[in-house]
Amino acid sequence: MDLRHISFRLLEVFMCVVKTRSISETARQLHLTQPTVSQQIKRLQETVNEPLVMVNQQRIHVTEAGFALFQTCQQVFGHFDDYQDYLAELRGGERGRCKIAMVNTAQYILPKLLGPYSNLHPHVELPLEIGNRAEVLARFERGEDDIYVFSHPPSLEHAKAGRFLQNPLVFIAPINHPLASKSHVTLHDIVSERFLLREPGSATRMLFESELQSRGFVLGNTVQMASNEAIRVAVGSGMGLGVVSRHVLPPHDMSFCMLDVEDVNLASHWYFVVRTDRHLSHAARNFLKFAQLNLEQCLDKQWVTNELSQLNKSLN
Amino acid sequence: MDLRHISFRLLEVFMCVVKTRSISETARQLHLTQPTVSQQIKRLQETVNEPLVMVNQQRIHVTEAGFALFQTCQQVFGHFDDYQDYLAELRGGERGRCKIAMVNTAQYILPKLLGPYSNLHPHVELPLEIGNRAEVLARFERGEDDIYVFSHPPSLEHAKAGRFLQNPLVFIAPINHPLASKSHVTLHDIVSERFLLREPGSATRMLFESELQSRGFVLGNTVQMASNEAIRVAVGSGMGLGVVSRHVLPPHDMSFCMLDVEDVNLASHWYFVVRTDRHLSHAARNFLKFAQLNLEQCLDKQWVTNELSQLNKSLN
DNA sequence: GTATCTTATAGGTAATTATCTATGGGTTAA
DNA sequence: TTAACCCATAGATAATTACCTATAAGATAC
Repeated sequence: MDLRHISFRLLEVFMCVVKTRSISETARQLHLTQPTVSQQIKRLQETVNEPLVMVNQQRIHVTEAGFALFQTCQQVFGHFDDYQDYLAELRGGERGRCKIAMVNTAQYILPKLLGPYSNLHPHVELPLEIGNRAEVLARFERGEDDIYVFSHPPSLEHAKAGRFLQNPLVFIAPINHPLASKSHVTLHDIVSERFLLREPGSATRMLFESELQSRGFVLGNTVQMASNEAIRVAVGSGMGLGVVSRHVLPPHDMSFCMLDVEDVNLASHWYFVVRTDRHLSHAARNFLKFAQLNLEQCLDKQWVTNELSQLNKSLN
Repeated sequence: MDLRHISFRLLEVFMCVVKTRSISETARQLHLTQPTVSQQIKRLQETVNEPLVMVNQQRIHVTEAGFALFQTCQQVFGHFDDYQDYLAELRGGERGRCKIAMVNTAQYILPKLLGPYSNLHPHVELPLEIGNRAEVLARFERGEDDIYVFSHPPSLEHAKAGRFLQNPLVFIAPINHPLASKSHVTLHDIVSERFLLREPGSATRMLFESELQSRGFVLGNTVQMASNEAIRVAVGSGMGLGVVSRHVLPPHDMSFCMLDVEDVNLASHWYFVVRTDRHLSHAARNFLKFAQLNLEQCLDKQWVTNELSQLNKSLN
């Protein structure tokens, strides 16, 4: 019995013959002619090399091998039906996976969206990758994830991006720092301080350094820290000043204070980025739609910059 | 997703791609060219209307829909493998059905064959039909069973028959009957007696009546009985004489006695009869082979007439 | 016994499928 | 950088398939 010579159509015809116990009736139901059905059954029997039905008195009698094949068919079609159901859920975004890679800083804000989304769609897998900018960029180049979260989005040759949240950078200082009590602080006042910064290439640092460069300043004394928490704690204990995303600061932490540097506005945005040359999973599309509709509810309204409708439109 | 455009071959190719994670490797393993495989996968994806595999860095990545389809395929092919196993058992005679229709009298002898056969092949269904000659003949005409057991086989136009056992008919009389003690009894002596007989058309009666007719005798007084047991009991209680198959007489029943009618030898044979214009189930073929080999062990050797080898040969 | 139903067979055709070869572009590793 | 390998696409062909119509033979029912 070589399955290669059996088509699903053939099995469908066979099943109908077993159900109706009639070749003519099958022909009528499937909009075929009677000889076609006769011939199909004959061919199936030849392939299986076993009689499946027998004609007795103008009445079709199903043999044992025939009935067993019928049951086999029922199971087989059942599995394909199940698969169809699965596909439907997949397409509806109810199932599947949405792989997100984000830069470190984003881990302070994204969970506020991911939590509600995940509750709404419990069957969607949501593996998260968190790394520094270089790592996430490498993943992006290799197309390893569905959605990437960047502050400064990379070259958009094969990608589309959509802003969804402001990422205000703030200067933080120890609470007992001389500048902390001064009312008018400018960039000039702080460049000579020791700065605690993330590694070169991080969006925050890039933004700050490009601001400095365009204004003709150079930092004198910098210390590289491995994480935003490290910066926060180090600033709190008086090691120097820091520039961090406002989102990484716990609301009621009193171990440091923000400096209002009058002539500097380091504002960037968070972007969802997707590659256009790769297939985007239904779950990922669904997540982006969810984000578009629920940004304001999930995140602090004052920072929301909802430009996801354009992104979503361009993905259809 | 229209299953009509999916062939088992296509799924085979797809499964190999998922297993090997390589289109070229699949081509090598299945003795195809690489473009063939590429194209097949493309077509499958178009039919399913969902990406199933994605190429990333010369490496095949299976999507969720792809993996689910792979699992579906595994189950589907599993069911067909099961079916193959079933067919193998069916063909080996280990499974299936052997429907036997027999005339009443045969039920005294056939179980001696059926019992051992059934013990040897416990998965074979053995539905038995027992009826009078007319009923079994009707079943035979309609081809409702695999094997028919007759004493006088019917017209063999679409059938083959093989003898397997003598069916000696004996005269029985009440133990106190005058003839019981006589040493030389002839047909002439008994025709005037009252005879208890099965219905006209039964093989036993036909044989007896044809013997009478050819010798020019006519029975004077007959009573029709519905079963051999009824005849036996009735004879035992003195209602008259009987003609029955020797096989229906319990060995140690002393409520009647056999008459040795010197000038009459009513001997016929039991036949297995099968139709040649119908498919004979494997189980039935297997049973006939079993019978051929085990007649002597299962039945009283003195009556066995094993002509089943010819029958079995003609069925191959 | 005729009309009507059943299934089987023969013969034909158009569509589909399963392949191939040739070729091109991108990745990896020496 | 080149050689070797990956996959995709285009275009062609031979085989197979899925149907059909016409017809015949056997069963059934009035």
